[in-house]
Amino acid sequence: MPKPAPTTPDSTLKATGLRVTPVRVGVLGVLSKAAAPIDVPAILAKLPPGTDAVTVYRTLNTFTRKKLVHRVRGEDRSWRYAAGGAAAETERHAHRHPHFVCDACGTVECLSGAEIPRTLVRSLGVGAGYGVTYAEVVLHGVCPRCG
Amino acid sequence: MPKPAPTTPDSTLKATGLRVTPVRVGVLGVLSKAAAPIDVPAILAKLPPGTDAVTVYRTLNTFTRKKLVHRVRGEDRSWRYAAGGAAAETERHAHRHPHFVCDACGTVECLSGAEIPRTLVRSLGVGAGYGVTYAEVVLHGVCPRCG
DNA sequence: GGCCAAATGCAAGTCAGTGGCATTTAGGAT
DNA sequence: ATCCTAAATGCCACTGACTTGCATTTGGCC
Repeated sequence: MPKPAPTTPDSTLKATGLRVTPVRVGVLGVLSKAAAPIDVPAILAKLPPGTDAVTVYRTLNTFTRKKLVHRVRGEDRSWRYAAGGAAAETERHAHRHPHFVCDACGTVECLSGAEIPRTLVRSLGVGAGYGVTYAEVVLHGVCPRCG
Repeated sequence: MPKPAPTTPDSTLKATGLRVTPVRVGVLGVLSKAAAPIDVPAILAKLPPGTDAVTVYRTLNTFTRKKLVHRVRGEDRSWRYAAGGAAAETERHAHRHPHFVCDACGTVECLSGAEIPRTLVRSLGVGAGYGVTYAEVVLHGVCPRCG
């Protein structure tokens, strides 16, 4: 039988036409294992000590441009990154999904299961001349841990 | 006949129990005249020269806490403020409304006319234990000027 | 192995926003 | 009208996220 489509950081990078370097492999690995979107300090903490923050910032910018990852903001002023942009493993996962922000502890979660209703943009009645690319939906509230 | 309910910065501040100071009156005035959410540098530019930025930051934090204004983020890393939080002139306007961000020029607009469907949060099927306070909806795209 | 654009690492800079503290002031009490 | 005090201001320095410049290293192709 054919290979079961491993989808390693390595293969993802090659498929996107990016060079395979330690930092890139590391960042992709961290993000694919993370349960929720995390910020740069958190990513850095899971990478080998001594990893340069600037390189990680540049790596994440590259990934975002290439749509290997997507980013969200919580209430604070930093970006949180999560694996799975448009070029994610399964094309089915390639849509924008809603997020949940806990305003108590600041954590952000992807509501990957949910889909933003296609009717939403329509129902808001945006004026003519506006070209809507996508809708961003962030639910604010309190998570079970802070409940 | 009775006074036609002027709703000046002065009256708004008094009604909220805040002291009436030049900076506060100025900030409220600027925001109430602004057509779209603007950031601190833009607010500062419309205030008398020499106005202290720190004071404006603190003023905006106070206003946000008291819900005299609301704030949104565009693609950049700064907050944009707009008049009209929960304690706005008309109570009818007191809901959270969707926003539009032009990813080309960075401007943000309030879609004040539109209402976020009450069914939205429900339809996303948030897990038990999550207490949703409100939903944030931001449409991304290109505005008529950049179209 | 050798080449070279791409990626990295380090220093330094930018920019939004905050904290500390002495001074001023709004506005109720007198 | 004057006094008093907590609240607000102004100024300084600071934090933290992110960027820019540049010299050095390296992935990947020949």
